[in-house]
Amino acid sequence: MGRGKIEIKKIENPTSRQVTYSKRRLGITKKAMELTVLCDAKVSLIMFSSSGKLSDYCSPSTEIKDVFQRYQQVTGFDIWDAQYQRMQSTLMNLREINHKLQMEIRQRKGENLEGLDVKELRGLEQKLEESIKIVRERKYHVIATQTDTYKKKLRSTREMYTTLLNELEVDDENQQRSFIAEDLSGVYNSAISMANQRVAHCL
Amino acid sequence: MGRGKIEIKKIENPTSRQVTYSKRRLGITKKAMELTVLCDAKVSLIMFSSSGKLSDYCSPSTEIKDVFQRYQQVTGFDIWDAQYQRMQSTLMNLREINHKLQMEIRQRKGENLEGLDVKELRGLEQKLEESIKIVRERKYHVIATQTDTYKKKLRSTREMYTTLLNELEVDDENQQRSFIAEDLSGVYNSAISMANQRVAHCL
DNA sequence: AACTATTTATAAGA
DNA sequence: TTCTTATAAATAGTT
Repeated sequence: MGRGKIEIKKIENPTSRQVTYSKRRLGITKKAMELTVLCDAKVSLIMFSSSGKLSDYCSPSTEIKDVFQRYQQVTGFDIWDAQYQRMQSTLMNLREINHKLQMEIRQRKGENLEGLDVKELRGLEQKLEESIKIVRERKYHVIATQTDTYKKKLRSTREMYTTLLNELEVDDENQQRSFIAEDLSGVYNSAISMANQRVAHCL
Repeated sequence: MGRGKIEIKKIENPTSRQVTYSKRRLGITKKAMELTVLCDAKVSLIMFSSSGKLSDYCSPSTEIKDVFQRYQQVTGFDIWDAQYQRMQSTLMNLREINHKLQMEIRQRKGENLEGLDVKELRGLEQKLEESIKIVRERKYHVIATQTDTYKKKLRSTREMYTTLLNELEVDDENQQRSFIAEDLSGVYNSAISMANQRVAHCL
């Protein structure tokens, strides 16, 4: 359909190949549209020129995506098989691991013990005893550290108090200073009582 | 291009629509092939008739799959976006759950206690104490059940033994029977000793 | 991008 | 569906 008949083989001249591509690309796209409208069909047309440029047509109210989905359904061929299966197996794996963790936690909580025999129960008991031992040790360590901190604070408060008392004795003439000293005495006593309470509470 | 000019709108007569679809389907496929050969292009053409029948053409040495891949690369549009993202988020979710479970189990094992203060440590200790209490109760329950079972077995063995002895007394003339009785006596004694050992071991 | 001679596709009919 | 054929449409080569 042109000035002369042409043989259907690759056009070697790149320029005329490109020109022909442009013309025929429009032609085929028009055909696709006509097919869509006339025959109420769904058409997806994707073209890459020899230079790699993409052109596409897809029936209105349809997306290439839908066409692909449907194509896969009909052909039974899953493009993403490999990728999909890899993810799927990762998911399954994680689920399994989570399940095992859940079971372990439940056992450690004392739930779900029905299936265990005496030997297993003793094993679990021992594991829990070990854990509790570690937690207790840690607790005592933290308490000791805290107590140390309180002792240091107390010491420094007492030193401050003593210093101030000395200053007052040496330089006892101002009523206002005496007033401050009484005030500090109160602070010191309440600090000691608080610290004692705290330590008692922890043990 | 035919006996008469036609308007490009849906052909209402289903039969002629189908006929036109057949003809034009071949026509467009031929065009696609020509485009492929003449212009060294990659073409993918997928058509669904109004009745849902699939036809497709794809350039030789190419697969629809490759065209899809490339289409995605060029458009930057992921066909499987929704599906993929759903899986991705499920995966993330599972990983998070996994992490939390790991943390919980580590704490219950007595690992990773650095971040906890005294109050939290006491809480953990109490939880572990509760768990160990439940495990112990369960253990005693199982032991009690087992002991019961052993007692029943022993009782039934003893009854059997007694019955056999009586039979022997009433009917004592056969040396072979006496031999069997001695044998059973041994079985009975060893059963008692095994049961005692087992109970002792469990407590 | 246009033009147009010619080929090709296809609508209608069988 | 397939064949035929008149005619519309597409396009090769040219400008």
